This record gives sequence, structure tokens and C-alpha cells, in this order.
Amino acid sequence: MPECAHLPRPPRLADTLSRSLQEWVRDRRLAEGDRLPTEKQLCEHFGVSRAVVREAIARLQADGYVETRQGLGAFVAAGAGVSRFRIDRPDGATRGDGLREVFELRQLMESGIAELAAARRSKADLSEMKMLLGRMEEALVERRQASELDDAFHLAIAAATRNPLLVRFMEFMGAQIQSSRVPTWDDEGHACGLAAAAHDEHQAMYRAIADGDVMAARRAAAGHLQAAAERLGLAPGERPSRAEHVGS
Amino acid sequence: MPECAHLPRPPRLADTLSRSLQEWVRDRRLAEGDRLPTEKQLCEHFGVSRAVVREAIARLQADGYVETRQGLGAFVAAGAGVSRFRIDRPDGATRGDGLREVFELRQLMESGIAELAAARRSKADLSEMKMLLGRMEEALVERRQASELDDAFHLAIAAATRNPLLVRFMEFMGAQIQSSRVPTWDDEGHACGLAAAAHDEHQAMYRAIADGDVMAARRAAAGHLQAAAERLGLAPGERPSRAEHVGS
DNA sequence: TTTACCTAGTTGTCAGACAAGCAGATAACC
DNA sequence: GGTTATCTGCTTGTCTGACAACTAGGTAAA
Repeated sequence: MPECAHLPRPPRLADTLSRSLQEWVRDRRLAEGDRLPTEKQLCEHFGVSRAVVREAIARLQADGYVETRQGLGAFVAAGAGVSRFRIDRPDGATRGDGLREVFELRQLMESGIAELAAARRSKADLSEMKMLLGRMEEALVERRQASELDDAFHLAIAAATRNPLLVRFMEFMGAQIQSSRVPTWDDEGHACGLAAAAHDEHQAMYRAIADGDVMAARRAAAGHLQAAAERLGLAPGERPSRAEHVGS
Repeated sequence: MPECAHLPRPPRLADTLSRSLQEWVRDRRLAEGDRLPTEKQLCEHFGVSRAVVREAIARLQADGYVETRQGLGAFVAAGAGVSRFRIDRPDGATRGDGLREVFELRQLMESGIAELAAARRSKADLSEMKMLLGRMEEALVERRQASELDDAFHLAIAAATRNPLLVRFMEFMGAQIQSSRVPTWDDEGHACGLAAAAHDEHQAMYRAIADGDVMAARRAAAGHLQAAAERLGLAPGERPSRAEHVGS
């Protein structure tokens, strides 16, 4: 049975405790620099051993929530909880709740990045994109998996913005939705024309960026992400609870 | 001596070990799913106790690099190293290298968020924004510090998108440039009219969002971020190395 | 008043133990 | 022979107790 179903594992004590501690800090509205209870107090309060408490605190430390000093105690760190950005979704969920939000975030980024890329791209950037497009064309003919090329194409666009931070953010986002890009390029995706559609959209993005047409690049990128979301079965863009909204 | 100089603390064993382990994984080019050495092996190899090894692994786990399963071992996690997004700049750097990139990322996000907010805002969202604008107006008259209100206003716009992920991302970004927002609202900022300028731009954003004018909202947000960058002395938007670029 | 020391409390590290979970081998059953 | 149950060794998860390193604050000596 090579099909790994990723059953929900029983939660670790340290994991649970680190969450509880996080809530505890938030509920008590502890400010930066405030001291947390000592390890011994936490042991008694939660009924676990010191090893568990220490692992929980180590996790919070890794997350940038707290800072510990030997002989003094643990303290709420400066800028607690916002030193890193994380996207947590139910394990392995490739569709449904949360994915829509991720795609919307990505759509915002990609359209802005395409706009910048159209304004700043160099010849080298363009030839890199064209090379990747060519290899995707091959994959399309041979009906091969090419989600890595897909990813690389989007990264090449980000690189053309000359902003390394945007590249890193795209790498991050790419990893988040990597699994959701596979269905476009698998056997069924080729058969249904999903791969061909994605390729057409990529070409449109390339043309706009090569032409230096910033608005067209933005529209092409936004359209590509919109279409990608729809290929995954996400409803086309609209949101619930419109009743409360103001007019149109 | 209240001046806390933040001396470099001696590194913890677990901290050092987690770094070593990370390098070890990279040097050996372990792929996703590959197994790490057992805790006992690591204890012997690095000459530390199991508690230290466990804390180091817990840290890697928190960072999303590895995944452990009781009775099996520790494995390199899928998408290792890109499960979190971090912006690292030299400590406390409020201007100069890197900040320009951060502002550009923020500008992309804000303009897209403002556009969505203009399309989806509810009456409650609008009254929240108006309340914050009113309090900023007071602060403007009384020449008070109001960077928290500034932050809250931007978060209110993000909330109007109905996408909690965008709100979280704005919280994250806000923490990154928090220190850079202070100069606008300090004594000198009030004197030079920086605070007044920011307030005008905020009002323009509010009007566009209230009118439901998506394009005006995008332009207002982009303009606000552009102006904010210029208030900090960042050169107005253009990039180096244009020589290589392709025409205009 | 200043300095040195002492002490209680806290985190960092160590060592050993048992429980829980897993994979593969072995033995029992049809 | 093929299938199922059990056993065994290994690994991680958790517990316990102990000592070292470090800190703040109080106390005694200079």
C-alpha cells in the first residue's frame, strides 16, 4: 500500500502545551518583556514533566515568541509572533478551506510582480522565461509532468523585478501551493486541456512582459491565477456574505 | 546602568546543534523523506545528552525542516526550509539596504488589498476606518505620536477584504516596518508636515474604498506607500542597473 | 559607603528509566 | 503453502532526579 494517506497523528504533549502557552500569553495580554511562569510552575499547572515544558518553550523560542535567559526565566520577545509568516492549513489539504485565501494572496502578489517585471525585465530575464516556456511546450507535446517548470517560470518573472525579497516570497508561496499545481500537469490535466490552458496563459504573460506593457502583464497574471484557482475547483472569485455589503 | 546593551549571550548547545544538523542535512543533500540519524547516534556523534538532541530536533521541527514519528525516526520534511517566510535585516535598521525591498513588497500588497477592500467592504468596516481616521485627526491637532493608529488603519483595510490570510500578512508586514513609521508621527514629522501628508493620503484611501472605486483605491494605496518610502528618504521608486534593460 | 560574599531561585545539561509505536522476523493456524 | 498472530528489537515520547551555570538581591566585612 504505497498510497500514504497521512492519518491524523496523535498530538504531542509539547505541541499541545506550546499552543496553550501561546493562548495563555495572549489571554493575559502580556506585553513585551513580561516574564512567563517558571518551568516548575508550568509543570505543576499543566501536569507534565519538565522535559515537555522545556520542549514547548523551545518551540515558542524557535517561533520567536519568547526569549529565555539562564538564571532569570523566559520572557515575551519583542515583536512576538510576527517575526515570521506562516501559512498553516490542514495537513496535505490541496483544496477547499484555506486554499482560496492562499490563492487570493498569490494573485495579489503575482499581478504586482508581473507589473514590475514588465517595467524592469532585462534581456537575460526574457531569454530565461522563453527557455522555460519552450521546455513546457515540449512537456505539453509529450504529456509530461512539468509543475517544476511551471514554478520556475513564475520565479523567473519574480527575478525580473530585481527585488530579491519578492523572489524569496514567491519561493515561499510556490512551496505552499506546489501540490495544488500538479493536477494541471498530470495525465488527466493533459487530457482535459488544463495543461494547454495554463501554457497559453503563460505565453500571454510572457508577451506582455516582453512588450513592457505593465497593465497587460498585470491582467495576464491575474487572469492566470484566477484560471488556476478555477482549475482546482475553487469558485470563481466571489465571496460569501455579500448581504451585509454596501451597494455595489 | 539602565542602558541595556544586549551583550552576545553564549550560544545554547541545542541552538548550535540545530544549526549543525541543518548543515549536515544540506551537505549530504538529503531529499524529502530521508531519515535522519537516530537520537542515540546524534548523542554519540556530537557528545551531548539526549535532552539537547531532542531540543535541537524540536527546533528544526518547529521550523518545518523535519518531521518525527514515534517508533520510526526523524525525517526531512516536505518543502523543507520554505514553510515559513522571514524578513531578516540588520538589527534595527530603519532605513537603507533592504528597507526599499520591504517597502516595495508592502506596496504590492497594500494596493491589491485596497482594491479588494473597495469591492468587499461592509458598513462596519467603513465605520471602523472612519473612527481610526478621526482619532488620527485628533493626534494630528495635538501633535501626538499615532503610529499605532496608522497601523490599525491599514489592518482595518485588510480586514475589509474578508481574507484572514491577508490580515495576518499585513500584521506581519506591519511589524517589519513599525519602527520606520514612527518618524512620520514624531515631533519632527509633525513639524515638517509629514504626519499631515500621511493623513491626507489615508483620507484619499478611505474615500476610494467607501465609494467602491477599486482602481482609485489601488492608486491611492500605491501612492501612499510610495510617499511613505520617500518620507523615509528612499529614492523615488527607480532601480539601479537600467543600462542592461530592454528599451522602455 | 563601598565591596565582597553568600544564598535562594531559575534555566541549562546530564543520566537513566519506562511507555508507546513501528517494522521485520518468527511461529502458529487453516 | 498461504495467512494470521505473536514476538523482538529499535526508535521516539515522556517521566524523574540530579547537578552545573547563572542571576538578583540580601548580608556581612572593609
